[in-house]
Amino acid sequence: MTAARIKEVALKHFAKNGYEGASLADIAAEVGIKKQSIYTHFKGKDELFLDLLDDVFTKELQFSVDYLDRYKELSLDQLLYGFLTQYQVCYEKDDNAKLFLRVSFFPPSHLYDVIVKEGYRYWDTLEKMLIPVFDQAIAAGDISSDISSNTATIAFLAVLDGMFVELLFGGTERSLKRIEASWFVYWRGIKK
Amino acid sequence: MTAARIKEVALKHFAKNGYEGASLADIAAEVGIKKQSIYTHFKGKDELFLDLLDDVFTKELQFSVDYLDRYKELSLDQLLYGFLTQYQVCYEKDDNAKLFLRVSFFPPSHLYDVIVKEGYRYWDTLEKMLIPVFDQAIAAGDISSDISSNTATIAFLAVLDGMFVELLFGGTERSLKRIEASWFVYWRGIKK
DNA sequence: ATCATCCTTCCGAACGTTCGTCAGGATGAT
DNA sequence: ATCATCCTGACGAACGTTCGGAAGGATGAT
Repeated sequence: MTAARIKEVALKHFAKNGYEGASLADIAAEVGIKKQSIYTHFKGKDELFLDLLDDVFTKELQFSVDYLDRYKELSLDQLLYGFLTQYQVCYEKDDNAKLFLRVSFFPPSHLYDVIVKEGYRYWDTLEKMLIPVFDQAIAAGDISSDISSNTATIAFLAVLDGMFVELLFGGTERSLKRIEASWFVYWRGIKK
Repeated sequence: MTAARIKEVALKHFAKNGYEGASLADIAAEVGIKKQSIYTHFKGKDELFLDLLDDVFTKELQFSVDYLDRYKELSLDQLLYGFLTQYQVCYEKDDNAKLFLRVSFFPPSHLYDVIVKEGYRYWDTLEKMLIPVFDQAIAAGDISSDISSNTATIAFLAVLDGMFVELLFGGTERSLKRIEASWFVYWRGIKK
């Protein structure tokens, strides 16, 4: 299917150069067709981009849902630390995550509303999934009574973002150091 | 001075739309001149952009240097927490910080090398300034012996990045909540 | 088996617009 | 007279987009 191939290449280009920086001609060239042929499969640049974006957000959310579901019987520290490292391994230099972040932070102006809405959906879902995890840990007496599930969740998402940033900016080795340090301090900060 | 006015407007446009998304015509229009007149003051788009970028990085670094110097006699927790909140207040919706982050994470391809080098300069300087602060606190017995100054610094910069991200993405009220939660956990994580 | 028909896919050519850029001239202050 | 500044005008290149048609496969009737 050519449409799938176009999206595959477009993901790469949008991730690397952003919406404005990516050109249909370049994308088509890498696919091996002319740019006009893209219009056989998509109404235009916007539709290609938004279609792609839907996949990106879905995949990104699916990763978290799957992980938290698969390892829900682990202890809290193993679950959370594993979450960080899994994300780091999976999305190292991954175009999906790169476009996800790029678009979340710096959406193209004329698509701002659509994108921000999808972004909030992602973070809110993630937050709603994490809070019960912490509630359970609090009930089990694993984390300090000074810490609410809300505080623990928000701070954890901040750790996650910090990892993302270093993953994008500094690369693998720097982000590994950051995960190590952040997690060490974070866990020491919430544990009993 | 028109050159200054051009840079002022250009900062806004580059921050909002990125390098590729910002057009000289739009910038000139807002300044109140024709786009060709920009060439009286700058050799081209790249020179304007890089000239601007130098200011941005310098200003960004200067803020940190100034703050840490001015409040160096504060206790560690007051110093660090103040650093976070000061940054948040100063750079809320600030185009300087927005462009700083945008360009650091997603530099235009053809200027990648120049920008990444400046980025590392910033983070390394900040790191080098923070480590002695933590060393001093360790010597004074303010933070746990389980925590090295290196770990504390890296984790703190992660907290800072997490704040940046939420500031850009979620706005003021969300970033305030995040600062509160992150700081609470962070400080509990490193203190004696 | 042949033929007409339809649909999908792709491309050549061109559209109008915007991009960054360059040359040359008008204006006004020093 | 010189200089800086901003202008008009125009440039080639790239952008996203549209249209008409060529190729090929599948379908169904004859």
